[in-house]
Amino acid sequence: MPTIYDVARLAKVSPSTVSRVLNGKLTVDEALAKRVRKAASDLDYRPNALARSLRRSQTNLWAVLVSDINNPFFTALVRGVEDVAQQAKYSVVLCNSDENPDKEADYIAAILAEQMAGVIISPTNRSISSSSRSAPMRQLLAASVPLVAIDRQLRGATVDIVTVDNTHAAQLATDHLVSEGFSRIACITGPRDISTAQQRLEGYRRALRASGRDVDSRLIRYADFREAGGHAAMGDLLDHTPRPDAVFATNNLMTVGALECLVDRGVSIPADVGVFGFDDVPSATLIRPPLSTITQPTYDIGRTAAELLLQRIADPSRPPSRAVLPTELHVRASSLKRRANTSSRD
Amino acid sequence: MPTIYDVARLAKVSPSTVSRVLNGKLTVDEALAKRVRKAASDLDYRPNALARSLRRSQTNLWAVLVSDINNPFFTALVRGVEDVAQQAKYSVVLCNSDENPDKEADYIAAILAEQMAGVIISPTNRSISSSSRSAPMRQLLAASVPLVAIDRQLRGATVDIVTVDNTHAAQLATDHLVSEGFSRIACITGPRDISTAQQRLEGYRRALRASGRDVDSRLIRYADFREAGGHAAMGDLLDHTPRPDAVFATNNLMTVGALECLVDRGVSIPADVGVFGFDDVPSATLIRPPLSTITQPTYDIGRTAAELLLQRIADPSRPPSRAVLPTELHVRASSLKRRANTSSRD
DNA sequence: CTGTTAGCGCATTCAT
DNA sequence: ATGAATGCGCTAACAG
Repeated sequence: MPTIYDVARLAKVSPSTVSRVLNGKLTVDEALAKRVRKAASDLDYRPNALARSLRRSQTNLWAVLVSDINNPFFTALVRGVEDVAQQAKYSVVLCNSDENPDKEADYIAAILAEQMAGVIISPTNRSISSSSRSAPMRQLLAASVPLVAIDRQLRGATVDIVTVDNTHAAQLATDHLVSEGFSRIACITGPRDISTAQQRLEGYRRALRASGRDVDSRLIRYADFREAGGHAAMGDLLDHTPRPDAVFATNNLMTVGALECLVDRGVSIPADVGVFGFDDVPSATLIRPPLSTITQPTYDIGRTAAELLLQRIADPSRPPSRAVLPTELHVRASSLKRRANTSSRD
Repeated sequence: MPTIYDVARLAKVSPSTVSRVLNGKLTVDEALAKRVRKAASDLDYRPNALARSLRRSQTNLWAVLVSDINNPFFTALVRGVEDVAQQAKYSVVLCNSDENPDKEADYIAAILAEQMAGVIISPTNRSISSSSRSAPMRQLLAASVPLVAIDRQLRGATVDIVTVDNTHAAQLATDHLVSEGFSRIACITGPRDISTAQQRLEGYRRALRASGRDVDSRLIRYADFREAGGHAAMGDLLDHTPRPDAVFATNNLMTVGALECLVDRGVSIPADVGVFGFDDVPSATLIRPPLSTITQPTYDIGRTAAELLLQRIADPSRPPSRAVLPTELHVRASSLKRRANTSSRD
């Protein structure tokens, strides 16, 4: 691989001049600049990002560290991030913590070691409360690496964040189930330590209380935000008293799992059990009955996170901001008790 | 951030000794080694990967560069790669070329600039034939960065590759449609320049020929391996003569698109049009009728690719090898003409 | 406007 | 077995 010195020699200038030209400094005579560009092109020169980064102590890589790479919600985000990043000359790489704090810690260590320029993260949220002094998340914050949280709160730190109004959205969905006349509405939510799971559960609770009902804890299950977890939780609900006549699942994968369980057991939707899901579900339009869902603006979440990251990089001292994006409620047949026979779609 | 010098000073040894200890050289006195480890821990020292990589001209990052991050086939792969990588102390980052040669080129440039230790790629295949002398793919090969292709052939170069027997699998699927008595079997395949699309189409052709039929090019569509493409292709097929009574779609997303089109138009499956898909389809078990598919061992594809990469890194001169993994044929109701009324599932 | 010099943090010679 | 010196490729002071 040719270096800046090879280019300099060929162009008969000094290495610094080459560096200036290649970094777009305007202070170089056009004749020299042209020679440098020609030489670089002739040698097929590519800057060594490692050397540059070591010198500047900063790369042009962003990491998007998500908690489940197999969840389309997270991969859909990435497009939005990429579009903004590309404009600003950053490359974005995706890392998968798999809801596993150890894997998350490993990736954060790598992000730190590689001096990446910014991080967009949906945290597992056990990292920061870890007692280990060298907890990588702690270091990430200490090193003030530009950081934006998505989807969930980062516990123990105030950072830029982009989410939706989970409580409100969940409340609307549950309101709908209530107004449809379902009386034993269950909720399958995510891990207790994840804000998203808490807030969506809280919305469910509020809706029930607002309608003058008790919240029956026997109708609540904490699962893992995955398909298998949703499946198991649904099975467990069906096996116990009171038997739910509707279920609100707080993410896409658990919704799919719950649906599979219902189908496996021959439970009719929505006649026996109404279903409302959170997030878009893959191949949603092919599922019968059509599924009622709350959807999030995934692309915009990615875009917004990237824009916040850019602002944070530009001004590290600016106060952390929170972007709350709108959700959409899509009522379809799976939650329509009273009109269960019409096969409405939107 | 503390450096190796800070650790050295605290441990009252030389920087080289610190380096040796931290890199597990056995030639250091245990007493000194202990002091060094204590000092490093006390200072919360983390090696600067940039400096190390610059020195060794090599990082411990692998890139997985896929052509569509929203295709679960590719994200499912990543798990397999990660598991192998972690064992070998590599971190893996995922990049998305989006079937766009320009984006692919940008990422390859970044991979080169960051001196990543290895690459697993599903190439867009326009990069290498690009006329530009500085085509990054060309450089990637020239720089002999350890490289493994997945899913598709890398045109113009012989590299390690892991795939399935696409031709054979497609032939089996089409054979099945033939034996079910479908007579106007269409094929929706991917871009012409992608080997996977070519091979799956070839398998379709062979099956038709083997059954003594002509291959009617009016029943073939080249789409983009995406949902929208599959949808459009299906619509186009339905709008022209001869009207197909079955369709074989050569990947998961196009299968979903085709199904959506059929549902939109009220075409009954499989009574009016039988459907056979390639790859697992998201939420497949919820789709009615159950979908016949050929499935690939995604996790193993990832694992195998990672293992080949490891071997390539260990011995750059070893001849390129090709791993061909087995597919599975799952016949379900969507392709059963003769028994269209039974709602069999497996 | 351009060239010379120095140093980012580390691993690796080479001495001892 | 350990330490001193060197340079990976680049950018940024500083001179000129």
